[in-house]
Amino acid sequence: MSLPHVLLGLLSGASASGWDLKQRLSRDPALGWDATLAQIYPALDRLFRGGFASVRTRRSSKGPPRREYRVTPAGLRELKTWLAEPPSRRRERDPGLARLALLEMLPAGERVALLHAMRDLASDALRSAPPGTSAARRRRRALLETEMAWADAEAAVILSRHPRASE
Amino acid sequence: MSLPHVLLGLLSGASASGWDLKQRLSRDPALGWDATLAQIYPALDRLFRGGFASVRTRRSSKGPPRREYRVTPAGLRELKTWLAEPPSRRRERDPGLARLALLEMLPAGERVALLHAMRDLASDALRSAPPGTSAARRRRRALLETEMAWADAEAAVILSRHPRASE
DNA sequence: CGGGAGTATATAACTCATTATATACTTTCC
DNA sequence: GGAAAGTATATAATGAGTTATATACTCCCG
Repeated sequence: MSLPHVLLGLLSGASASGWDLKQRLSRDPALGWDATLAQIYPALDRLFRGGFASVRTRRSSKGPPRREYRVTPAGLRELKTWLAEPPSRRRERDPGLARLALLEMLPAGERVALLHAMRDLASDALRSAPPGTSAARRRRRALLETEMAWADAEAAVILSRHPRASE
Repeated sequence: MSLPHVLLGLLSGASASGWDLKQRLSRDPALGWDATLAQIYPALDRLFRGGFASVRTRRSSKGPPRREYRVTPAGLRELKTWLAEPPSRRRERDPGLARLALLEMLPAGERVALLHAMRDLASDALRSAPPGTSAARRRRRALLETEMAWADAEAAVILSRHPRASE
């Protein structure tokens, strides 16, 4: 149940609308969370009804009226409680990796192709990753670099054992 | 919708029961997927009803009768189709990271504590990680090592700037 | 022989996430 | 003035994942 807390966190700097929050979440993957508007709007409404955020509707110069939320003192308390929780390892789910793990049963050529595709994804993500101005961003870059190095190394091993695998 | 495919993949080597599959999924995080029994049993039943797997009930020497599944030719075709799909980057969600990203607003001491906790989690996971006998396992180890190094480096930076932050 | 631990399957209730769809306001361009 | 694109909020339907609960078979220990 992280979304409401992440929203509180983003709101704690300055007030924002659901639309704004969505922009920030999807533009900075280093934030470690993302959600669709269909999740965000109800979540904001629950924060409001729970007394963790307040709302003000304001006319927008370029669209329908915006509902701008800000954190209440109760919201700030709740946020700090959440921030202080000890971390626990999540279940790591990754469809790409799941495929790779099973791919050992398929021909070398297909494994190499998948590794290249994974490498390219990591490389694209790295190119568009904001520079390392925060711990979270530096972590993301380091992990992406590791992933690229790993994919290259694995592909090289396969190719050295199956010289024709890239055809 | 990866679970059914992952199950087909695990089943493609040898027949197995839902219980067996759960053991394998939770014992090897490098598989990139996990699920609870409450997901696995209905999923296996759907695979069976879709003609992708067959079942045989067998008496067990240490419990109630086991329902052992195996992949059918149609299941194998479906599995191969899935394996050949191009990978796409998932939405990366990580409550621990999300907290860290927001923590920049809190005192240095709390940040260091969270970084230490994250480092310990990675370190524990690494200790209990099976050795790198597959590409997927090597990837997991590399990522965990990167995460440890990152957490150490970040903590060191904070401590050098706030000498009293560890109190 | 009764209870606990481990094995094994199953379903219900619930929460969380995704996809689809609807509405509406503003600016820009034709 | 009408269509398109971007901004903005909202809900319904569906799917995926978690938690809780129930049942049942075997072995072992006291």
